[in-house]
Amino acid sequence: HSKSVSARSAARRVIAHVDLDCFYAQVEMIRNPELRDKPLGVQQKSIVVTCNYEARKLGVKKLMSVKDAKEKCPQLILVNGEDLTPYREMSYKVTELLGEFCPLVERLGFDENFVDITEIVEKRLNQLQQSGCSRVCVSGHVYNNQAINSHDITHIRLVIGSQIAEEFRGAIYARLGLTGCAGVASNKLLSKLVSGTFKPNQQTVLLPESCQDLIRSLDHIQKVPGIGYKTTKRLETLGVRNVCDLQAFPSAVLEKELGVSIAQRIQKLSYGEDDSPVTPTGPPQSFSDEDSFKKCSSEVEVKEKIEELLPNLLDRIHKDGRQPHTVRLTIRQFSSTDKWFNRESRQCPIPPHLIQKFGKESSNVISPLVDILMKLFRKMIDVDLPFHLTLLSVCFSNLKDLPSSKRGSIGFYLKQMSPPSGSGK
DNA sequence: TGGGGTTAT
DNA sequence: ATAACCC
Repeated sequence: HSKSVSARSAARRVIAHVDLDCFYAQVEMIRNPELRDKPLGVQQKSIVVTCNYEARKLGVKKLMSVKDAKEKCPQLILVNGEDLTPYREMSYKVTELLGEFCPLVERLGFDENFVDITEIVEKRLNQLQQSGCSRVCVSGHVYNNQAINSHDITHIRLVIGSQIAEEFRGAIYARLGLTGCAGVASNKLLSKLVSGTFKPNQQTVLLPESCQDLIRSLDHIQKVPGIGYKTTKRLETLGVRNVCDLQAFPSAVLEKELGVSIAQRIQKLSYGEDDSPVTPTGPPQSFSDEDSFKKCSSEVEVKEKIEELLPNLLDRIHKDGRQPHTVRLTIRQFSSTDKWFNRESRQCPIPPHLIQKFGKESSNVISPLVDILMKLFRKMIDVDLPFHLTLLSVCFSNLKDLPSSKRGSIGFYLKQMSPPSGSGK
């Protein structure tokens, strides 16, 4: 069945990218509808991480400092968004909803999902052909306002994709009350780029003839998803500033500078080519909780911070139903220059006798875990010397399903219903 | 400059 | 364990 798709149509895919509008702010407006028509920002520490469109009209931007935001917009209402629980829960509801349409759903952060809708499109195309219907209407915008050629099967498939994307957005709004954008194109890269072209609560389909216009419209290479900060810096050294520069740059030189793998991948990206599959995300690979602060400089404080982080984490793990087999402690040490990026971590296996206790309620797994984490801490920091931390993070990973023989009741039916994390089906 | 996540080396 | 990427 799926064989006929790839054989007949040269494996051309239809990919939808769904991107919720200012996600944290939307969740907060649902939690407290009084905030709905007021300028609202979500604050973490001294940063407004995102804000609603009322606030944006008044000049507030994402990742603005609270100080600047209040100056720009004194009426700005701020809610604290340091506990991600409500966002994480809503985020998984969106992914699960998309999963009802199609099994190939890949999460990107909390507010974006890729969906490979090739098969759904193919099914509808067959239905259309059998019913002898030759008219199909696009939903939403067409990038560049390009005309649709109704004799071009590639156009028709993307147009059907736009209708499916409309249904996605409709379902997300009807069932969860969230608005968002969508982009439809022939691969993940292009679907993501095109989803942002009309911005709140709209959608756009990209036809192949406009691909070069889209990718070349990016004024800087760091706007290409997959080309990050480091690669951009190295490319700038080579005189590569925009997408056209990268397209034209000699492959051999690029490969020597960045390695064959990265060079070939990013040069393909510069042409809008991306053959990476939509990989179903499934349940999370790790659970972590972190806190940043101005200063933490004694062992006692470290222990207190860790004890604050653990209960929330253990609760999430318990609800997930799987057992972690690895624990990791991450720290960030103060450094005046380069505040970003100097993180170190140590990890270790969780002793089997502790793993057993994870599923059970009211068993004291906390104190032995604190002991393990403090040992990891001492592997990084000589506690006899002065130290100055600005972040602590605890991460549980290497999650394994418990054997079905002794699966507790909780994990069982959370998985049937709506796990915040379980792929379930 | 948050509080998360993922994959590659 | 770290480095890179994503939000």
